[in-house]
Amino acid sequence: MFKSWIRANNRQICFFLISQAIMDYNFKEIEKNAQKKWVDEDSYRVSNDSPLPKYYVLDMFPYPSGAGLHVGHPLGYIASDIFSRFKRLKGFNVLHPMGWDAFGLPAEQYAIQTGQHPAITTKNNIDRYKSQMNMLGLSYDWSREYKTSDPAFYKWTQWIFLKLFKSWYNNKTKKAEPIENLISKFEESGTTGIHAACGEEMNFSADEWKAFNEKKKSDVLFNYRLAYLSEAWVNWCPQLGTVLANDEVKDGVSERGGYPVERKLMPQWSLRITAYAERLLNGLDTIDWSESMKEAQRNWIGRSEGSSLEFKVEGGKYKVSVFTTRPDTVFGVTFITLAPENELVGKITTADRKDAVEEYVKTAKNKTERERQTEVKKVSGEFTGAYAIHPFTGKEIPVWVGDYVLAGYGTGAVMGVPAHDSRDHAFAKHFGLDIPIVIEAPEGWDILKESYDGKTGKCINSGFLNGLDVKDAIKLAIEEIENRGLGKGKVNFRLRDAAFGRQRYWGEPIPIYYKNGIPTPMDESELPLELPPIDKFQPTETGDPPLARATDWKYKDKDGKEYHYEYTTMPGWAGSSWYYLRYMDPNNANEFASKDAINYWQNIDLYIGGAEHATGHLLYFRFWTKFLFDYGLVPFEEPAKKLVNQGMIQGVSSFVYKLRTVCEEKRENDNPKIIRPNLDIEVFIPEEIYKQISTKERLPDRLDEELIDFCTNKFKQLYPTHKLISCYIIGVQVLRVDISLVKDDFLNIPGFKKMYPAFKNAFFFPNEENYKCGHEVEKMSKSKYNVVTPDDVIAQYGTDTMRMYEMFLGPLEMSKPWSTQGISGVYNFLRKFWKLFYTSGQLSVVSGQPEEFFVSDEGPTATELKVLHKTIKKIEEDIERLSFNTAVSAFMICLNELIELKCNKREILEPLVICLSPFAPHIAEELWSKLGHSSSVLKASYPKFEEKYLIENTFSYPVSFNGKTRFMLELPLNLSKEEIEKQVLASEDAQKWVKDATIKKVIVVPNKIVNIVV
RNA sequence: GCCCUGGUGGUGGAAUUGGUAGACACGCAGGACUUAAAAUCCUGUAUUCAUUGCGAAUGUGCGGGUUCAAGUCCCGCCCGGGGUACCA
Repeated sequence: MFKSWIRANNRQICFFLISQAIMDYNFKEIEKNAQKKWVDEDSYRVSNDSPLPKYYVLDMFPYPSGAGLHVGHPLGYIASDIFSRFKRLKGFNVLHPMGWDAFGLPAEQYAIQTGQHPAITTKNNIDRYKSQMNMLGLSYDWSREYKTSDPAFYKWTQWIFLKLFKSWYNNKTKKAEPIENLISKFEESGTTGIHAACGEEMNFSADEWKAFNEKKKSDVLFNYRLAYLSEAWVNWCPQLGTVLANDEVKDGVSERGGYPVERKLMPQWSLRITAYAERLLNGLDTIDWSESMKEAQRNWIGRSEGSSLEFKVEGGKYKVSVFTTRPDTVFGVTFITLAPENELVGKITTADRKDAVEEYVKTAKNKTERERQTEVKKVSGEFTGAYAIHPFTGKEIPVWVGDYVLAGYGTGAVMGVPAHDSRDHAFAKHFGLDIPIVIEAPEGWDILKESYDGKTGKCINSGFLNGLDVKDAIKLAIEEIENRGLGKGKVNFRLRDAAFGRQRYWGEPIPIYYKNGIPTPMDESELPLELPPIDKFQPTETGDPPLARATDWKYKDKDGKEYHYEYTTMPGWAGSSWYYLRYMDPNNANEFASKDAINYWQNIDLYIGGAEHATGHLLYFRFWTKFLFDYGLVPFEEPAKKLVNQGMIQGVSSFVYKLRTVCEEKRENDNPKIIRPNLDIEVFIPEEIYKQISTKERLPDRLDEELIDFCTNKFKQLYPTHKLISCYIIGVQVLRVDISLVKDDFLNIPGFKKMYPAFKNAFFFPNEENYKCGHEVEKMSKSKYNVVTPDDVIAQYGTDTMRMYEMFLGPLEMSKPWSTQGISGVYNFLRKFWKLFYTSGQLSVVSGQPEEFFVSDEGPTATELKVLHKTIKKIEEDIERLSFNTAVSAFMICLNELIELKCNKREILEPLVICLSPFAPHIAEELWSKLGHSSSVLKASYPKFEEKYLIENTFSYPVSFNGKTRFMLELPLNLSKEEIEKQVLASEDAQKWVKDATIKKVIVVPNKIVNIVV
C-alpha cells in the first residue's frame, strides 16, 4: 500500500526533498563529514606527556563474537564516551581506549567445526565490531588498540604468570614475595616460623628439606607458589574438552554453551587467589562500586569466622577435624559427617560397614555437578561404623559419610548439630538421630519439625556455656577449645583457587616445560612463547590437549636437549586480568608498561561494563593488581576506583502458534478404510486464541468448531482431490519468529512465508489481515531471533539520535527491553535544534526560499542567559552523576524555552553546542564549524557556569494546609521567616482557606514551602 | 532459602538532602494549515466525581507507623529482575 502511494506521489516527494534539503537536518551528510574530520585530524589521539590532569575512562574488554554488536552493547559505550568527551571539555587529558579480548572458546569451537583458524575468525569479528563502534562515533584512541592474542601482548601475560609462579604469599607481611625467600627459609629452619598461604600445612626441618630430591622439592614448592600445579578436583566439561573455573559454571553446566560439567581429579594449574581473599574483601570498602556488585563479591569470597575442632575417633588412632562457625552449639553434636572424598572414610570404616560405605562413596563421587545440585533436597549418607568421642562430654557419637558435606570447604567434615542447623536437621531426621536442643528457641518452636538456626538466644544443656548468649558463648567456646588444644579460632573462605589451565588451543601458552618430569619455567628473556601452528584443533588420540599435536614445538636448552612444553593454555580471563595497564603504553617492547606511563595514568577512574562479571573478571583483575602492587610494579591496589554496571537491554521475542492437526481421509478404492494421509496443513492461530487454549485447556465449543471448520476447509482448498473426513486439533506448537517480520505484534505474512519456505502454504486463522503474535521480554540473542542491531537504527535516524535515544531510555544501570517507541522525540529534538540556527525559531515563509544559516550577534537578554546557565549547570551535574537521561531532558527543556523566546543569538547557541557535543558530537561539530570555528568542537572548553544569571529576587511559595498544597504565593527572597508567615496569613487565599478554623502552627522553610496546620 | 535490586499515568521515565508527585518524551484526543494526505504548529491528557465555570476527593505495589509534611524514613507483607546456594 505504501509503495503504491510512493509511486503516485513520486513527483511531489522529490520536490519536497529538494526544497527541504538545505535547511533540514541531514544527518547522513553531517555525520559522514564529522567522522572524516576526526579521522583526518587524528582527533582522539591521547598523549602520555601532558601538563593536564589525567582521567582514565574504560569500557570492559569486549570479546568480539560473530554476531556483532546489538543495540544493547552500545549503552555502556555511549555512556563512557559522553563522559570522556565531557571530561576532555573540562580540561582533562582523557585516556579512553579500546581493544580486544581475542582468545576464547567460541572462535575455537568454530575452528573445530569448520577448520578455519581461530585467528581468522577473530580478526573478522574484530573488524565488524570496530566498524560498528566507529559508526557510533565513539572517541577511542585507536592508536592504542591491541588484542590479547598478539604475541607482543601475551608476552606480558606470560611474564606475569612467571612472576606468580616464582612467588609465594607471606601471611606475616601480607604480600607476595619471591620464592627464593621461602627456599632460603626452608634451608635455614625448615617450615618453622613460616606463615604462608598454602594448599596443606606442611612440617619439615631444614635438614629434611635439604635431603629432598629435586622432584620432591618441586612438589613441596607447588604447595606455596601462587601459580601452581596440583592434583585437584576440577569442573570438567567433556563436550568442551576442558576444565572450567568456578565462575564459568552456572547451574551445573558451562556458562558458554550450556554443556554438562563433571567433577574430575586431575593435575591442574591453578592461581592461589585464596591467598588474597582477605585483601580482596577489605579492598571493597575503599572503592566506589555499586553496593550489589560489592555484595556479590563479598558473598563469593564468603568469609566466615569460626573454629576448628578435633574429635578423636575411637581408639584414638585417628582424629577428625571439623570447622564450625557455631562452637556455641558444641554440646548439641550428635554425629559427625565426612565428605565422600575425605581420606578418613577409607581408614575408619569398620569391616561390617565397608561394602555399603564404599558403594555410597563411589556413587557420590560419580555424580555430575548437575545431579549433585538437583538432588540437594534428597538426603543421603551411610554410617561408617566408627564412633568419635565428644571432646567435652566424652560421649560416643557416630561418624557418618554424606554428600551434603563438601570436600573442598573447611576440612571436608562437619559436626552435626541437628537442633541448630537445618542441613544437619534433615540428615538426623532422615536417619533417626537425636536432636537435642542447646540454644533456647523462641516460644512455641517445634525443634523436631524445624531446626532453630537463629543466632540469638541463651545456651542450655551446654555445661560451661549454660546461660550465655550465643555471641558470648562462641567466644568462650573458642577460648576453651584453644586451652584444651582441640583446635583454634579460624577464618574460612568460600573462595577457591582459580583453575588456570585449559585443555585448549586458542589461548596463551603457559611458559613452562618439563625437564625430567619437573615443571620448569622459561626464562623471561625467552618470552613470548608463541602459539605453534597445528593441523587440527582437537585433542590428540591419547587425550592430550591440542597443543600436543604441534610438531617440533619443544623447549631446547643450551646443550641442545629438548623438552616438551606444557600443553594446556591459559583461560579466557588471563589477558583481561591486567589489560587495562597495557593501554597506558601499548607498544612497549621492554615492559608491560613504562613506570612513567603507569605513574601518570594510575588506575581507572571510571569503569563501565556488565554486572555479569562480578565473580569472574572483576575479581581476577583486582587480584592481579594487588599482586603487581606487592612487587611495586603498580602504585595502587585497586584497578578501578569507580565501577558502573550498565543495565541489560533486553530483546522482545515474537512467537507464532501453529496448530498440530491430524487429518483423516477416505479414499475411494480403500473403502471403507479410513487412513491418515501423510499430508499436513499448517494453520497458525493468534496469541489471543493460544492463550485461551493454554489457560483453559478446552476451547469454547463455538470456537473449537470454527477452528475445525477452518482447518477442514483449508485442507480441501490445498488438496482438492482428497476426500477429507475431518481434521482434529491435537495441540499447539509455539514457534519463534524473527522480529524483523513483526511490527507492534502484527506479523508481516508475505515476509514470513518468504523467510520460512516450509510455511509457504500456511494459513492464518481467522484471516491473513492483522495476525497478532505473542511476545516476551528476554535476553537479546541470535538464537532467540530478537536481535536489533544499531546499524538499522543509525541508518534510519543517524548516530546522534541513536546515542541520545539510548541515554534517554532511562537510568544507565537499569535493564529494559528495547523499543523504538519514543525515538522520534529525540530525533525531533535534534531537528529543531538544527533549525534554531536557520530560522530563528520562526517559520519563515516570506521569501519562499530555502533558509540560510543565520545566528544573531545581538546581545542576549537576562531571560536567555538564565536559560543557558541553568542548562550549563544541569548538564554538568547530570553528567557527573551519570544521569544521562535527565541531561537529555534538560536539553529538550532548554530548546523548548529558546524556541519560545525565538532566540538565535550566538552568545547563547555557541555554548550550547559545546554542552551538546558529548551527546551528539556530529551535529555539534557541524554547527561549530558553521559558527565559524576552524578547529574542532572537541578542542573547546566546557562553558563556565555563572551563578549570577540565575539569581532571582522572588520565590513562588507553595502554601499548603495540613500538607496539601492549596495555592502559590510569590514573595521576595530576602524576607525573614516571620515576615513570610505574616504575608502568607494576610493573603486573600489564606483567608479563604483558614475561614474560622484556628491556626495551630505555621511552618516556614525559606525558599521552599509554607505549611499551615489548622 | 539467603543476599542485592526495583515496583510512580496508557508507555519510557522525572522528583539529587523528608518540602508543589507525574518534569521531559512517546502515545492518544481535539484544532490550525491543506483539495487531500504527510510533515509542521497549537491545545488538552493521573484517576474519579462535578462540569456552565469555580472546583472537590483520591492517588507513587499492599497494610501499619514516625512527622507540620513521606514516592523518599521505620516495621510487617506481596510481586518482578539479578546474584548465590547443602560453604558448616
